[in-house]
Amino acid sequence: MTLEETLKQNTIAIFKSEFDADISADAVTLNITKKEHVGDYTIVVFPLIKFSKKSPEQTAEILGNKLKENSGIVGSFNVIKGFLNLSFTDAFWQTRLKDIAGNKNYGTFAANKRKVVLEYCGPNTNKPLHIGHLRNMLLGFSMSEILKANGYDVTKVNIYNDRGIAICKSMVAYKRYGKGATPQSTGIKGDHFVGDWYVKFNEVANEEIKALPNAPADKDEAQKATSIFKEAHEMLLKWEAGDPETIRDWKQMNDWVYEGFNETFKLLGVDFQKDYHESETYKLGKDIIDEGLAKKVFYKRADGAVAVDLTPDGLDEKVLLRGDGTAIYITQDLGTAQLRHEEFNMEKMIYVVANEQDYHFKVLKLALQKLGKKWADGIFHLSYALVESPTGRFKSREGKTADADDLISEVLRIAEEKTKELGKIEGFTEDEANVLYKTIGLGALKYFVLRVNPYKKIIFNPEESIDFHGHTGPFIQYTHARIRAILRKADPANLADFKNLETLVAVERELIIQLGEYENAVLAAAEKYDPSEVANYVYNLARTYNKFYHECPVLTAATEGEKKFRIALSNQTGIMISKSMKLLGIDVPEKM
RNA sequence: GACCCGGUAGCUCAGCUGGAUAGAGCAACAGUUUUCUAAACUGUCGGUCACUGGUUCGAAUCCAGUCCGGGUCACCA
Repeated sequence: MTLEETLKQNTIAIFKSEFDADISADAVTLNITKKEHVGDYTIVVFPLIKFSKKSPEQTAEILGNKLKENSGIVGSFNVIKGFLNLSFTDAFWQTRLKDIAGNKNYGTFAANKRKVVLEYCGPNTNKPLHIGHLRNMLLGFSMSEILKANGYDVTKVNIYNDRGIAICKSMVAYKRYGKGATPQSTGIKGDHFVGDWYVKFNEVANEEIKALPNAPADKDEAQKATSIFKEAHEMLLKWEAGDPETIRDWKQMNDWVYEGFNETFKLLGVDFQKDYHESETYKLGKDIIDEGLAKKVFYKRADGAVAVDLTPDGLDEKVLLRGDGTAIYITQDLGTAQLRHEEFNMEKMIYVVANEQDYHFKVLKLALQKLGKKWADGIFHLSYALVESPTGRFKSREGKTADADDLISEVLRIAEEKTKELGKIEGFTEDEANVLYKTIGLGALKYFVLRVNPYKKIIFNPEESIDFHGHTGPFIQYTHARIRAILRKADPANLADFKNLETLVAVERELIIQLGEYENAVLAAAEKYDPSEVANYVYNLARTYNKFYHECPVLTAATEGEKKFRIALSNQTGIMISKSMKLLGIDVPEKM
């Protein structure tokens, strides 16, 4: 039972015995006491006076006395208006630290056998990953770690949009102008190589449009009139017909892209247990359409398209299958969801996809629910807002700042530069130094993205955003390195062993309170699908530790007892920082 | 036009299932190192929580309306 639960249970029991009132745990408002008041935790009694039928002060007074008598952990209390400030005994806090330190699995909840499939990344194979994918991947990976810590059985999957006109555009440009070049021969990373041919396609098409006698004003329409587009379209038809040569070229193109993607995945530390390819799933979903028609949930319109009426749900009529019987985006997503249900029988199906697609996922979930599929209740769209530059949305054609690989190498470069500036790599081998640059650079980048609530847009200024001071990843990493530096000099056998001290310093108590909040952060992050809960938690923990570090000497503490206690406290803080950061997919260094 | 999501300090963000005097970081300014790592710590400066009204003992938080920004309302993905 957590500390909060203990207090709430006690309060419920006291209300029963003292006021003969049945209150729920939700009615008990429990906060950490604001630092300008004396106390550790505060119960707000205003909501409880209707049960006690006494004034706020009287109610708080009675509750405080009884908690002190019964709970065994409340040392003293004070009442200010309707606020009951509880102080726990220093002995209690030290026991609490021992409990936490003694439990290797503290903050990791037992496996609950509940299956989750988490889809993230979802790139197109005709261009490299951009900053949006970066937010997506970091969120997806972190969310998976958080769910695992909550006991879920998580399977991470990726879906590649590997077919359609876009990849054909790259293929045509390559066939026309590539002269047999390869990523190997040019030294260009595979996904960039293919992306460059996509750019080339657009350049050629634009040239053609300029020469067109009466080009349509609409850009897309104009492009369709070009010979290079017609070539790409023909290629798409050949692909769909299964033409061997086209399929072979297409595979080659995609393989180059996957090589490139895999490099980035590896560098970022993200992974997938299963890949889906649209080329294999795009025909799925027809069965569901038939099922919907049979159940009369879907209907065939006069023009032959199959649709579902979602107006009762506040949405619109939505077409699910083209009039010519071919699939669209939603068709295959319906099919893929069904497929995954059959494969995994999961309880939750999480899609990490940008908020542009909020409407799409509402339709997906509703349509499946209307078919009576109970498992569709477990569909959750983890919607996140776009990453924007200070001047607005990043456009792939405006400069290279939005490219994920460029961004990563830039942040690694900065990490190297700053680390050298500070002279922090004395005694490091070259390999160790490179690992450190990576740890710090990626730490800065990942933390920058994950500390923000997913549904809020991120304003990213390439020049200024990635910082290493203050509320940042490196600050937290640095705190860890400091702790490790102390522990290297301490007796490694007894890191968690100490005898209770008479009294604690305020910041020591505060630190133990925060160590005890880890579980809450892990729970909240899963419940809200929000890694920033963990990011903000670990920042506060690191901040408190740095305060402690300045106020309280550890190795040179006044007494041996104090020293042992502070070593244990430092050790546990280091563990919680490391665990928290791991939930964010961020490594912490031993030295920096 | 309808619907969805945002709007909190100069900037980037917490707080939002209602609770005490709205918190951090950056930036600016002033300090702290013969002591375990100064990527740190301490202090100062900085607020009409977009606006108006309502609900209540109490509103940044809930409700209604307005304004601003973004997104969606495709037989594109």
